[in-house]
Amino acid sequence: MAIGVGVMQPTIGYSEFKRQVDALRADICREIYQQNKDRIRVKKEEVAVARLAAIFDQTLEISNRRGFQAMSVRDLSEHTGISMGALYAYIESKDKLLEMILCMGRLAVARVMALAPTEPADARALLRWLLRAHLYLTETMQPWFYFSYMETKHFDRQARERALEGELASERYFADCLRTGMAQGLFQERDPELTAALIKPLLQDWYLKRWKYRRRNVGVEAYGDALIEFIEAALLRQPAAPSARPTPKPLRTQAPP
Amino acid sequence: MAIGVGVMQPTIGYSEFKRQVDALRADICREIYQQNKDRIRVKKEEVAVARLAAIFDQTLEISNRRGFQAMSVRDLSEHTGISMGALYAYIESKDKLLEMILCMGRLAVARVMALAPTEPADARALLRWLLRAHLYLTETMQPWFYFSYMETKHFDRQARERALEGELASERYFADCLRTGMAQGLFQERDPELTAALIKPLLQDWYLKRWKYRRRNVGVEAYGDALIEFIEAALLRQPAAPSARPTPKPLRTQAPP
DNA sequence: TAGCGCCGAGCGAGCGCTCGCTTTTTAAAC
DNA sequence: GTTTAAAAAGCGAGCGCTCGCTCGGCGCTA
Repeated sequence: MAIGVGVMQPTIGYSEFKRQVDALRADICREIYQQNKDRIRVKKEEVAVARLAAIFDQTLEISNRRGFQAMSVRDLSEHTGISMGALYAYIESKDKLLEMILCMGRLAVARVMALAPTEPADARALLRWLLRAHLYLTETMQPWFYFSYMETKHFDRQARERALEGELASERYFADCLRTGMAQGLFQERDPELTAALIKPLLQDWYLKRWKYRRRNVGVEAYGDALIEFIEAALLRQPAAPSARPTPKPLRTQAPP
Repeated sequence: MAIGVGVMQPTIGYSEFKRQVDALRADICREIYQQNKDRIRVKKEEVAVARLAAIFDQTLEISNRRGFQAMSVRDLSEHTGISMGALYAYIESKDKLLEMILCMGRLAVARVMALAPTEPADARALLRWLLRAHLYLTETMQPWFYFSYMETKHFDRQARERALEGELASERYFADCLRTGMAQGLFQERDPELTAALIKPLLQDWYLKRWKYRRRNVGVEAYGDALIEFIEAALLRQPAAPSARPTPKPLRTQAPP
């Protein structure tokens, strides 16, 4: 269950982060399969898990281009190469498919957030860890986060409440961190909830409008740098702070095509 | 065409702003009617304009709850009280309805942005005007902006490109303002495009997650205050700046229910 | 040959949209 | 002011189609 190398370092690079999360994903698909074993008619675990993963991937792919409602099960069948009949041996219904996909993402988020530093040295370091962890997680699982954001209104009541709870929970992480920082005299005094509510959309923009940043050749680490600099400038008492990462890079990390 | 009272003041209150934009909306619906006169089978302008407005409102209402695709024309018929047959005397097709609604919003945005101060005293005042104008406009027309954001992926190519162009154009306003401010020595030196790209989601959050702020009793003016304070803290060279509005208010402007 | 997994034509429901008909409005004739 | 016929606007059952989903038969492996 654990990622393997103990508590994640705040200054960890993205590629290392991605490697670890990718390892998690197979486990999570297997867990989903175990959880729904009674609904899935395919008995061989290896085949079932692999096909489930493909179904999830393709669903996210199609839905994020045209919307989940607009995706017909026939579309999904063609894109996965699994016939209509066989598909329904894995998913039971389109609604249940949605549910499984949401569950997959929630499991991943929970796994990663469990790695948060338990004994924070100071609020600033924790804030940086939170920002990078959120950003990197949403980068590795961008299709899921985009999907979860854009399709919320189509969820049933329970799923909608869970999504809402997730949003508020992640704001609470930031609000708590801000309160600590204010108590430590590091951050300016501001309404911590409202300030946390301002930080959230800055993180979400990364997975909602990736095309915008890709077009400008801004990668995830560069975006993280800019974000941390911007937020710390707004929060810190002393404005002139050292750079957010050990080896500061220019804003455009990738060469233009 | 013009709003009537000349150039809008940067420190204008929301209620005054709303009054002016509401006056615009009737004109805009009339313009849409004139534009599509050949497609609309109803001759009496008064009736047609009023019903078109109702159709647009209900479409936004239903779509923002369940999605435009998921809204059936029968739903719309029931909610507007207009029969299926009569409805198609106004809208020609569901796709054309979408097109008319998008056109309505674009016209409104163009009208309001045309009011931007043409001779900006300094970049800071302009920035404040831009922030408040965006915020207040998206507040008065929240359903349209929410719709436009969430349904973009369902648009045809032309409409998608227009939406994208709108997004980039509004970022350009901010980037230009930031460049001016840096040249004036008011703002810290930063990549103006990337910084503008960070400002945009802060404005969008207001119309995308209104429930979050309503639940916390944060009104649009209070959000504007917090936003301006946060952004100026991040941008200005001198951190200790006077308040953003002539009469600063506490963050929670409305009494809890 | 038993059974697991796969297949795709076909089902009822609901979609966007139409069209023959009714109701309401308008305005000229008295 | 009343009558009346043409014009305008409204109506909703029904059309063709696609949707989510099923089910009886098929092939492959053990």
